[in-house]
Parts: sequence; C-alpha cells; structure tokens
Amino acid sequence: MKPMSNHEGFVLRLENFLPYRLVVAASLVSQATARTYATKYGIGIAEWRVIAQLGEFGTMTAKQIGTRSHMHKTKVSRAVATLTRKKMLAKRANRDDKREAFLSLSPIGLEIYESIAPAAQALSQRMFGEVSAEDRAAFERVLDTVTARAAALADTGAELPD
Amino acid sequence: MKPMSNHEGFVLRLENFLPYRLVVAASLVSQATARTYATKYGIGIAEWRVIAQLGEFGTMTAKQIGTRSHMHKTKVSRAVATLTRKKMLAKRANRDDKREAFLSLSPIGLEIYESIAPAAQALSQRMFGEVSAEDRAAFERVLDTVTARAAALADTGAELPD
DNA sequence: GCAAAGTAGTTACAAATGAAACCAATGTCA
DNA sequence: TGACATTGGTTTCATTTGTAACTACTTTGC
Repeated sequence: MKPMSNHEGFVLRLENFLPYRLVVAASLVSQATARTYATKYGIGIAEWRVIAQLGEFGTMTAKQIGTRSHMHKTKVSRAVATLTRKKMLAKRANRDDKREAFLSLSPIGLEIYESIAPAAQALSQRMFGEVSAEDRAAFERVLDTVTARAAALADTGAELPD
Repeated sequence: MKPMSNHEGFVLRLENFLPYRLVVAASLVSQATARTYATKYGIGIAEWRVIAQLGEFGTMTAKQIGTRSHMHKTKVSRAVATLTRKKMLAKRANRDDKREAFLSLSPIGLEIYESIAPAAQALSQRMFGEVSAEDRAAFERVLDTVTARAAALADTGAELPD
C-alpha cells in the first residue's frame, strides 16, 4: 500500500515496520488465547502462566515464576493469591528462608493443567500449523535475538502487560 | 532446560511454545519502545501509533485509525483527545457524514512525527539489525499468517477442538 | 553482635484499560 | 415518511495494571 502522506520528510511505513507488526501479532494471539482460556476454563492469562510454569517445573518460588515468565511480581502475587483461593496451588514454607515459599500445583491445579495444556498446544497448532519447518526455525531464531536485544534495551526496570 | 515436573501426563514446554515466546518478545519490544518515546518525547504508545498512522497516510477518520492499527476504539478516542489537547492534530468535519471527522497532523504534530519516526527506525535497527535477510523474510511470512489466523480466532471466538 | 542494606512478597493508590451504555447522525425498508 | 437498526465516536464504570511504599526476613560489613 502506498503512503498518502502530504508531507515531504521521512515516512515510516508501519506495514513494513517489524516492531509494530510483532506487537500487533502478539496482541491478537494473546487475545485469542485469553478468550479461550477464560471462556472454557474460567481462568485468566496470568493465572494460566503461573500454572504452566508449575506444570512444567514442579516447584518454584513466586520470584522464580516471575523471572522465568517475565511477569511483574505484583501480577504473580495476585495470580498466586487467586489460584490459592481456588485451591489450585499448594504452598509450602521454606524453612531456610521464611520470606519465600515453595509453590506447586495441587491435585485440582494439576487436573486443570492436564486439561488446558493440550488445548493450548492445539490452539498453537491452529495458529502456526501451516508454517513450514524452515520458516518456523527462522522465526524462532529471530524471536531469540530480538528478545535478547529488546530485553537489554528495556533493561532499566519496568515490566510486562500481556 | 529439562522439565522437573513431578507428574506423569502431558507437559507443555513453554520455552518451545511459540505463542508464549511471541508474546514475551513483543512485550519486551513494546516496553523498550514505550520507554524511549515516553522519556525522550513525552508521548504514550497509543498516541504515537495515532501519529504514525496519520504521518503515513495523511488524513484518516478515527475509525480507520482503529482498524488499521488494531486499537480499541476507546483507546483511539482518548489518544485523539490528548493529541488534540496538545495541538498535534487537526480535525476537519466531514460534511457528508457529520458523525465522523477527518484527522490529520498539525504542523506541531508533523514536527513530532518527523523527529520520532527516524528514532523508531533506529531503534528497530538495533533490535532487528543483526537478523539476516532470509530470516527476516521468513519472520515476516510467519507474522503474516499468524496475524491472520489469530485475528480470525480472536474475533469469531472460535472454540477449541476437544 | 548489630546496624545498614538488600530481598521475597503484599498492599495502597493512581493510571490505563475495555465492556457496555450512550448520543448524534445515517441507512434501511415498509 | 417514519419507525427501527446501524454506525462513528464519547463517556461511564468496574477491572486490571504498575509504581511505590511497606512488612518481614536475610545478608553484609564492621
């Protein structure tokens, strides 16, 4: 599409601008998944991400969950609180450091995990399914370098929405 | 990294899970850019996106801006309001349809655009600069298909296969 | 041992957000 | 024409979010 700008200077073509396209794509993906998790499983994105971490790694502190998932610590704290209220999490005190606690999935939480994880996989398949193996590999490479670069640039502090 | 889960069923490896990686990458990119725009130009992401659209296309209605940029209409409305307050936008009534108005950049808005656009380009270069042309092309292809798929899933509210 | 500095996690508060109600103008169709 | 649906855009309201302040605990340096 040709830009119709009425000025002479620098013109940024958003439709070719990768940061913009990346953010738009991610926000659509995020919406689609959020909707599915919410309507079919009554669970928010932050909660799901906590469950997913614990489902994969078994036992973690809130801090570790936050670091691994790039979630703000207040978001983790709140997600953990609601999941605890819903009896999906088990919290075990750490005797060697009473500030933190070891979190893991309760039987109910595990049940949820075991039902959502394949559904998430299927949803991913629907979004990325028709991508060739080569393109997929390239895509992953680019995601890696960009993630590293952007993390370095964003470094001085702030955190993620979804 | 090896999963340490203590259960036997399905395990989703988030570090290989594309939707997740996409969202994380985008959110880091978004943060990095937001920070730059905010601190260096005193402008928010939504406002910048409105400016960017108008800088590229000259004149648009709020509806068109929303559609092209995938922004919620209230977000567009608010961004337009603050930009108008800052005298960065010119609003011209549409005589043929009094509900909408034609928006474009004022001289001040254009000045901002001309100063941010190259900075955005430079920032993008820093994030995607070391990506090869082939990988970049593949990346764009994948973004396109995923954007289309996710958009379809997001607004139909399609269900998951069971 | 102890004060100062740092860390895990929670909470208070203010800003950003989206769903839904709303307003004014336009389109539709009998 | 005139009722009714629709659309562009704004506003209201409840929720979500992040920043900063805070609590409780731990580490460091002396």
